[in-house]
Amino acid sequence: MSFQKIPSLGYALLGLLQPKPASGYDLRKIFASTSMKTYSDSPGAIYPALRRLEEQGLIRGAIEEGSGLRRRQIFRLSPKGLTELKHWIVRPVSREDVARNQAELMLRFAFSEPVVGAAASLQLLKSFEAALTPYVQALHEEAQGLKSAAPLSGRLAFEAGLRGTECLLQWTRFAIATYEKEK
Amino acid sequence: MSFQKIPSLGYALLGLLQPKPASGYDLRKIFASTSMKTYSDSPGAIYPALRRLEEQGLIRGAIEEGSGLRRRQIFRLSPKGLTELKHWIVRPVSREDVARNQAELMLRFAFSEPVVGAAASLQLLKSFEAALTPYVQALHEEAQGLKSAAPLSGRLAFEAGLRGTECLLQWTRFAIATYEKEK
DNA sequence: TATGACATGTAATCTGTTACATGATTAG
DNA sequence: CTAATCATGTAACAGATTACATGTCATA
Repeated sequence: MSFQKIPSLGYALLGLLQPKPASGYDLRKIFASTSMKTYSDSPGAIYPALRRLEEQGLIRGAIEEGSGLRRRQIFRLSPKGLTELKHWIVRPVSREDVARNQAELMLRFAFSEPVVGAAASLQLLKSFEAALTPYVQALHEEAQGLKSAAPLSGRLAFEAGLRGTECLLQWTRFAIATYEKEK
Repeated sequence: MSFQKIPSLGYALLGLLQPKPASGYDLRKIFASTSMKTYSDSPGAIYPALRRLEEQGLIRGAIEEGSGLRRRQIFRLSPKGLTELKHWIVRPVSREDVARNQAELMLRFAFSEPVVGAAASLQLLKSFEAALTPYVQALHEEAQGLKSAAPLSGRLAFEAGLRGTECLLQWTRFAIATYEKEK
């Protein structure tokens, strides 16, 4: 099943449509106004992405009737789309993801609770921690090798990356503690 | 001049070639092995990008003679390329950049010192601080509006973004202090 | 009646991903 | 002799950006 590759934007759309159906325009406004600014709010990205999701049967659009406004197509998640969203969220967390796709990992977690439940959200956090811990270690070691060779601005930039990752690890532990207190 | 738009990868290549000429393969290894993993090490990205830069006159390739190895093309930055790199580094820091292109900003800073000098590196850090301060403020306000409406995982994910940005601001201040101590 | 917000879309172009292809040299 | 590493590339395809095009409705 589902050999289709869905880009990050596609999952962002599925995740946003899960709690509440919305039109393309609604979704654009979310990307434009909230802090999901990493995604493009351009119509040339969103409308074609919605059409692709519809072709794959993951969402369904219905033209809104009644109101005098211009036709407005409201998209809602299909059962198949919900399944796909679940699979994406609980996908194993690779070391690659932690190094390259932190934003996507965070998006998976953000959507997780209503879709897969609090227990699975906690599991996801624990796999973040498991992947981040050795990664921070590796960055520390890389920093040793870099010492004094590179210009100061280069070393500081590396330090920024390291601090950011350590910060993320701390957040992960905080989030785990928060979820464990809930129970 | 220079109406050409150069993607992030192009600048990464220019920045790496500035201190030391290198072949496409050398550059791929840098992307694959060091923590510049945000960039692709795939030949299908790097070789065409190098060719484009060469067509724009920003780098020049020369086939290595002598050694018995297969031909190896060594690229070096041209004067025009150095100018372009300088312009990119000292470009004004917009609020957009801080929200969307943090990685690119950090790359600009990483390359800055040898290219535009320590004083300009410090200036760049100060414009990071100037842009980040109101952005952190805005995120805090957005967090208020979000409170208790969204699921816990969503709120925690937002918190991760906020913490990350605060962490970056702290680093910026630390880096400014480091540069000011140097003088 | 003119402006701006609502609402949707398309076309050209560029870039990156993936997968494949080639060939030389070195180590076992 | 064979595998691995060095080294460079191409071709098909998918997706994003940019810019443009279109049309409705409310309000000033």
